[in-house]
Amino acid sequence: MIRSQIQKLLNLPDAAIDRPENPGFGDYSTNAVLKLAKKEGKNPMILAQALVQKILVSDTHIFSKIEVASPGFINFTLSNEFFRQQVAEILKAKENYGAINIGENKKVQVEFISANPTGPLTLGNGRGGFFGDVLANVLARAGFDVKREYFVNDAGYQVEVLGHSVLKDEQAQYKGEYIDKLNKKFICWLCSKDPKKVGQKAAKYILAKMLQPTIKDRMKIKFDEWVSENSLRLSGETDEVLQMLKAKNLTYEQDGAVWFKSTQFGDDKDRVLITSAKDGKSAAATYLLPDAAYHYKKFVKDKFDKVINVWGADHHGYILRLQAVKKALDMPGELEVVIMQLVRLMVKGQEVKMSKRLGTYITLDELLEEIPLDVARFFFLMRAPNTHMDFDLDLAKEQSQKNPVYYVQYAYARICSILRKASESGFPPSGGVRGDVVSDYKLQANSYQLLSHPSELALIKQLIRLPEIIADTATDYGVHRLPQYSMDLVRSFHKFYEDCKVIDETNKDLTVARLALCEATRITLKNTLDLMGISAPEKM
RNA sequence: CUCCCCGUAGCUCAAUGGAUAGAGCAGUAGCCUUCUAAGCUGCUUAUAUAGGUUCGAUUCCUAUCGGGGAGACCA
Repeated sequence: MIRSQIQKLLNLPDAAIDRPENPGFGDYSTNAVLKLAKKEGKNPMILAQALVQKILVSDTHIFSKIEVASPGFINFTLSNEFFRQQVAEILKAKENYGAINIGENKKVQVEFISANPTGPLTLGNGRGGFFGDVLANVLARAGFDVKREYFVNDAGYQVEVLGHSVLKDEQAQYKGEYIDKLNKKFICWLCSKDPKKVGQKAAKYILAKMLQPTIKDRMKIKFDEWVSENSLRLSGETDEVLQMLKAKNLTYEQDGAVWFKSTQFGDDKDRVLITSAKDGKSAAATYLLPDAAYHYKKFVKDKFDKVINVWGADHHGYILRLQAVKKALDMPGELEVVIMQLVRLMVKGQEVKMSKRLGTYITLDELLEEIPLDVARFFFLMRAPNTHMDFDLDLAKEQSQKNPVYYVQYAYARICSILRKASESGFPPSGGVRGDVVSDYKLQANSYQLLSHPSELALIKQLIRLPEIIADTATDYGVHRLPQYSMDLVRSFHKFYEDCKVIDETNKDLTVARLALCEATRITLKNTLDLMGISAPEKM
C-alpha cells in the first residue's frame, strides 16, 4: 500500500495520509506536520520544508513531486511511471488483488442476524445480514481469520410465546400465515398442549424451513456456525457461567430473583439473571445468562481475539450489560458492537409500524421476490449503519430499475465485451481465453509506457485504491465505502471508454497496453463486487 | 425525566478536524457510420438554528428545534 510507504518515509507513525479531492494538491497529502507543529509550538511551514528535504534526499522513484502547501500540508504527487507499474502488479495478483495483512491472521468472529426463530426475517435483518456478511468478507481480505456465527435463541420466554401462538390459546401473540401453517402442521404436537414443547418444535421448524433457506438461498450468506441457545443451557455452560459469577460474589438474590452486580462494571443498574417464580411462571434464565455463556464460549473456549456483534438499534441498551459480564469474568479479547439503525416501513408516505403481532410487516422474502438480490444488497450496503432508513417497497420496486448497481455491473459487462472482441480480433497475437491473454500482456510490459492519457491515469488511480478501501473498512467497519468505491471506479472506466478506443488494429502496442488496463480494471472490479456479494455479469 | 442515533441539493445517500462539501435519481441542453447509449459531457440546487473550541468545523463541545430508538424479573 502506498499510504504506508508514505508513512514510513515521513517517519511519523500516526500520520494520517489523505487523498485530496483537488488534483492540484497531488495524489496523497498529509496534515501531520500541522499537528506536530502545534504540539511543539513550531512554525508548520518551516517544519514541513525540513521534512520534505529529508524525503527528497532519501530518494525514491515513486514520486514526481513533493510540495509543501500553506498552512503546512505536504502534498505528494506520484510519478506516472509508478502508476503504470501498478497495472502489472494487479495483473499478477489477480483474484488476490486487494488482499492485505493488517489482520495478521487474528481470529475474529462476526455474529450477525441472530434473529429469533419465531417468525420470518424482516427488512432490518436484511440490512444487518448484508452488512455482517460483507464486513466478514472484508476482514478476511484484510488478513483476519474470520468466522460467521448466528446465535439461535431457541430457548426462553419468546419460544414459549411462540408455542402459545401456534396453539392459538389466549396467550398467543405472533400472528401470520406461517403461524396458521404451523398450527396445522403440528397437530400431533398440539395434543401435548405444552407451549414450551410446541414452541421448541416450531422454532426448530422455523429455523430450518424459513430462516435458513432465506439466508442461504436468497441472501446467499453462509454461516460457519449456528449456535443454539438451548444447547448452551443443556450442556451446562449456562450454569457454569452462573457459578463463576456466584463464586466471584457478583450475584445476589432479591425478591426471589438472582441478580448480577453489573453496576460494578459500568452498567446503569444491576440486571436479573434468573427470574423469580411468580404469576404462574416458573423461574427462568433471562437472555443475559445464556448470552454471557455464549460470549464466554467465544472468548475463552473458541479463543477469538475479537468479536464483532451486529445488532439492531433497539439492542443499544444491552451493550453495557454484556461488556459488564465480559469484564466480570475476565474474558480476554475485544468485544465490539456495531449498531444498525432500524429500518422504518413506509407506505404511501406514512409510517407503518412493523409488528409481528399485528402482521403488519414486509418480510425479507417478499422483498427478494420483488427485487433482485444484487439490487437489494447494493441498496442496503450503500447506507452507513447509523443512518435511519425509511423503506417503501413500492418505491424500492420502482427504483430497482434505476439502482446504481447496474451502472457498476454495466461497466463490468463492457470490459468483458472488449476483451472478448479483442480476443476474436487476435489480440494479443496468440489469442485464446482471457487467462492466457493476461500472461501475454505481461510479456509486453514495456508497452505500459504508452498509457499516458489523463483518463487512463485517472483510471489507474482508482484501481490502486482497493487495498486502502479494504484497510479502512476493516478498521472502522464502514462497509458503505465499498459501493461508493465501486461507483467511483466504474465512473473512471466509463470515462476511459469514451476517451480511449481500446482496440486499434493500426497501433497494436497501444492496444495491448489498453487491454492490460481493461483486464486490471476487470480484476479490481470483480474483487470489489465479490466483497459485496454482488454478481459480475459478463453480458448485460 | 435520563441515555443513544440522526438532521447535508427536489428525493436517496457520501465526505479519518482539512484545501473548491461529493455521487446516484429527478430536471435540463448536447454526444452513437467507430470496442455495449444501462454510457459520456454541460447546467441548476444543500451543511436545521444559535453560540463556543481551532490556523481551519458538515465533523468536536453547549443550548434549542425536529425525527427515530432505549430505559422491564422481554428478547
